[in-house]
Amino acid sequence: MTIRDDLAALIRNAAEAAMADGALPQVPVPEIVVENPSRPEHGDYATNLPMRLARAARANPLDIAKAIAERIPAEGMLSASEPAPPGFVNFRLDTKWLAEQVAAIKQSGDAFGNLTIGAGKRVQVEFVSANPTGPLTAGNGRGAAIGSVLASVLQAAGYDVQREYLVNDAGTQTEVFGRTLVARYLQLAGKSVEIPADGYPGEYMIDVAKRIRDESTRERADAYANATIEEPPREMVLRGVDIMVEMIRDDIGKLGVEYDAWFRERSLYETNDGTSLYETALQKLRDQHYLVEKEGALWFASSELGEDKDNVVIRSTGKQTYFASDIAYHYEKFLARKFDRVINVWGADHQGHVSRLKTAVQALGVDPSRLEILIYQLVSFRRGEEVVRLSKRSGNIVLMRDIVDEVGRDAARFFFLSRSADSQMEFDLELAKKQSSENPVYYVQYAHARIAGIIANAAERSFSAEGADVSLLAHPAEQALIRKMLQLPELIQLMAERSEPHHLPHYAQELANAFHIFYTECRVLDEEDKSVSAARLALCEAARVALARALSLMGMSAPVKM
RNA sequence: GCGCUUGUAGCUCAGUGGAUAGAGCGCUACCCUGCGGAGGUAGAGGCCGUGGGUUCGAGUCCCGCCAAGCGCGCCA
Repeated sequence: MTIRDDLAALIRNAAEAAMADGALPQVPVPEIVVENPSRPEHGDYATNLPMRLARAARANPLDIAKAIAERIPAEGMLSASEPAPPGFVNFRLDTKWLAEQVAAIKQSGDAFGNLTIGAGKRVQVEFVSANPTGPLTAGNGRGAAIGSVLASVLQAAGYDVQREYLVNDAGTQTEVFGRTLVARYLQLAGKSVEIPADGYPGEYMIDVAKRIRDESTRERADAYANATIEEPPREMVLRGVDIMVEMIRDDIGKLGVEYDAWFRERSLYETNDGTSLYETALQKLRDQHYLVEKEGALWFASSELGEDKDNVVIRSTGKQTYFASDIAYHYEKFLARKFDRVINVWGADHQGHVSRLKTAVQALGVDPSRLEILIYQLVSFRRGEEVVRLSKRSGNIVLMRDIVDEVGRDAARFFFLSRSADSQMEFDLELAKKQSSENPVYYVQYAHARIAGIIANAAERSFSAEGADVSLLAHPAEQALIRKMLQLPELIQLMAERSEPHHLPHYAQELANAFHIFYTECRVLDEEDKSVSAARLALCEAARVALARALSLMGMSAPVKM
């Protein structure tokens, strides 16, 4: 339970008590909104419930506010609950109670901020899932940051989270990849062949071909040397995809991302007990009469379910489309693995696919609200004035690993994360490279290093937070820092509920700022006053816990020295 | 043309229908006899794209318009 939840319960009880007393007419109580007022004189929390009740209750909002405020005693965590015009009830947290939270935060340690709202429900976050046909591009970095941090946040909120990468190893792009691979292989063998016009011209394909050549037995190498571009050997393609997956794993590992599962699209077509997931899923649609044949192809009749058009599932060539794979894949997610909630993190270029997939999921008998597709707008990159075009075909491609090598993992993550998924972001590599003190990453990490420095210094000089009287922490800067720390659990709740991890970097900056102000205003280690020193040292330890947690949720390091 | 997203300070961006719209960077002026100055304080800088509407109350919700990005394939 967060402070906000506790308050909401108090407010609801008070409103109901007022109705029971006859102080207010009996009307339905809407959902309680507890907000953080922007002005400090309005307290720490406020509710607008009186204004929301005014119409139904046919009463003056301020009178309602009085009736509610009277029934919420200023005790425990609250030092005040007061009505305010035009119809708010403002709440103030108690100084002493706040001070006591320092001990609680310290004790929570790595678990600080953890919630139980997820109730152990199983949620899958699938992100990046770029085709295994080349290295990850800089743009994939945004999906990686959003997906991995969202997963961490959900975990903190009490969900049972699985991070997944879908390896598209069964579609048209894989075929193109296979043809390119054969071409490169044959070139290595001295044959004069061209890589296909629609193939992947990158040099990495030569390395993949070399590696396959070098690790092959003579027998197999001979067979490969006689392969044709039209019919790439299955083993060679599979091995090529494996090598690409390894490379992708390395790339994304540079950003500090690890997955729980790498799901192979191909596995949807493997038969188990005589039938594949793909066949089962399509049969289910067929049974519902959602599959229709026309123009020689098989279509999903999504227009019957409100879509503006139907979509092809099996081409007239007999080959399934990516959409068919995706239907089977989501059948697998919901009906085989039985995730309660599935979140797919996609780039804006996949937007057009959202609606029909949700429709398909619905047709499979799954409540589409269990599938959330988080679209992030594309990132544009520039080096100073020069705009960098991103395309797998152009030579001027920026790779994810280049970004990480240039600006560092922590900065890359922080940058990618700090804008809402809905807004386009501009990443100036020039600026990111030369960043020093203007980089907010350092501001936040510096705060952590500073705290660590004080704590180390304290140990050397025999200061201890042991048995500290935290009730001494009444200075406004101390109280502000504690307030800020206590916002982390509520922020985790917000981010988990709305799938908005971008609040974390902003919060981390605010927390760091609160610490820097405290540091400037309050001397921690003072030989003249050991008891205040002990209390402030305890506060530092709590601040370190909170800051380290925020950083670790973002997948960033919490340096002790800089 | 249709769909999705966006438009907030010079720049990059926050902003759960609430009370006087914020941060960082940049700019101006300050603060070091003390624990890490990669810090702190103060200031300038806003018709929240635009026109309507809903509401006690709109940057936030709805509609139109303008502008930008992405998509609209039997690619993924």
